[in-house]
Amino acid sequence: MTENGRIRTRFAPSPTGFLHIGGVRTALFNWLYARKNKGQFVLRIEDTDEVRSTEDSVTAILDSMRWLGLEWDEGPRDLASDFGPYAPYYQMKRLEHYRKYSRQLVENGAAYSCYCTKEELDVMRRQAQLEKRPPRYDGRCRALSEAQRKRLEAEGRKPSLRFKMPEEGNTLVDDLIRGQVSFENKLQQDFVIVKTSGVPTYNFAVVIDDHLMEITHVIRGDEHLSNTPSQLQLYLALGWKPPRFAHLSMILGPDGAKLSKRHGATSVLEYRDQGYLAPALRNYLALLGWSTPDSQQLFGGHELVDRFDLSGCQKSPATFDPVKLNWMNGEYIRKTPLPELVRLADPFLRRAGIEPNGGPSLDKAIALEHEKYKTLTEIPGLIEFFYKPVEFTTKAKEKVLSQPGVKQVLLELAVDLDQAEPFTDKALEQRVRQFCSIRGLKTGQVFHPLRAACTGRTEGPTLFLMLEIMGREMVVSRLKSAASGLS
RNA sequence: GCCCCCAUCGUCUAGCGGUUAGGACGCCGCCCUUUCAAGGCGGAAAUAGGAGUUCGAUUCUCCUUGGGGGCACCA
Repeated sequence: MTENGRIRTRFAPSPTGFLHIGGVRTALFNWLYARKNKGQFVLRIEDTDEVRSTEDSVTAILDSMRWLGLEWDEGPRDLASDFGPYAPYYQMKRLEHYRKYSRQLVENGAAYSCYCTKEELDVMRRQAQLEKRPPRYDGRCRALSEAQRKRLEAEGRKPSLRFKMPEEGNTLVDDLIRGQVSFENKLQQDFVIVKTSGVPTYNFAVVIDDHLMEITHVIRGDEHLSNTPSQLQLYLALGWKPPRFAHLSMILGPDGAKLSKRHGATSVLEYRDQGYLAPALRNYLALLGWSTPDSQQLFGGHELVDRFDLSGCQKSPATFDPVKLNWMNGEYIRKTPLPELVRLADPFLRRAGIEPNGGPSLDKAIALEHEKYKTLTEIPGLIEFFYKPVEFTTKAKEKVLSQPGVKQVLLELAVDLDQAEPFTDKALEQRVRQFCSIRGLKTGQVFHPLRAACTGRTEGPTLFLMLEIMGREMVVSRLKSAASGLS
């Protein structure tokens, strides 16, 4: 906790690609924990990877976070500006801070210059692996004399800075999810804290920033657990109190490996574009590695925030299940009020080339099958027959329309329904049922051809309401046109 | 190779020494119904293996096996 007792969490992505499902799940848990505890949620961009960081990635991260509704209390506003008392929130704009503390560590003797080049280190590492030794840096530059340093620099070598790990003892990570995890110091290596370029490495920058930004709880992926002892030693050397740590289990793909690009859609924005609702994705992701004692599945409104607790976090990794996500998204769509659903569907309808000109209003059409959509992308396909010329499916043609007597039924129906007054759900049903009984036909013998003729399909919305929405003119003309195609 | 983590239905999970091992997705059956959904009801489906500790282990300990993560001048 900070001095005023506030809980502060952060999400600190590196902009080296789009924000993926695993990353955003971490963001979500930090956001939930902060909101639950009336704390603050900070967004910080860790762009110290000079070769892989891109502005497009930053934009994608900000867009993803905003779309998902994970609003941050401090952090970047856009590519050029930040807001919040600890600005800037882009690490590359914070180099002076890192410089200050790296200098301090060198002066204390806790860090030292290393003149080994990347190539030399690669050779050492390969050699070590060949000899089946652990691939650690051997600390050869630790005890360089002033003269040796001078000579290496005269060769044109630029030093990196390494942190001196203690050679004995253990570092204990006290994790909110995993409990106490112990690491042997002698197995750790003198890791680089500042690169030759003067840019800090992740392990260094993250410690400086989490401290300066008064982060109280570091909630992050499991893959960082083994970095934690290094970071803890840094806190110790700097004389700082470390934050609490909570390492979340990872998200796996269907094949059991860490979720990655090769598992299909992994970018948050892809889910948006595939018609998933932000609250549904949030709900699903929350359940990946977290649960309540009663295994509640659906969390409406603020329930997710209210019920969230780190103690409900799972230690074992979870497999991402797109099928369950689809179910949940359907649940959320069903609960979405119609006007909002129509608004959400808009870009998907445009993309599918559906315009409500001539046909019924979109909200009536969309409402008709409201309980059927699992994703927004399914909407156009389920209502397009209102707005586009009828295309008969094979099943409609073979199983329904080609049955004997259907042509006659359709023709008579066209005449009969043209007289229907009023042209509404109930009246139409009554009329068609009467039509059947007069002719001694079973309802199915009429209902099915009627649907097939008007929509081209064998399945669809409830029949008579659909006819009402379609309107007399379109219904009659489609009946005639379907009949004319039959012999 | 070394270090660390993990282990309940196919999947997400509840359980925190004594339960008919519960829920959810998916699957199967029935009902509703003009169809497809939605909804209702019901069903099949799990404690990785082996030693302990205990009157009693899904639960505690150890080992085995399996899975995952890490061992960069990437984060």
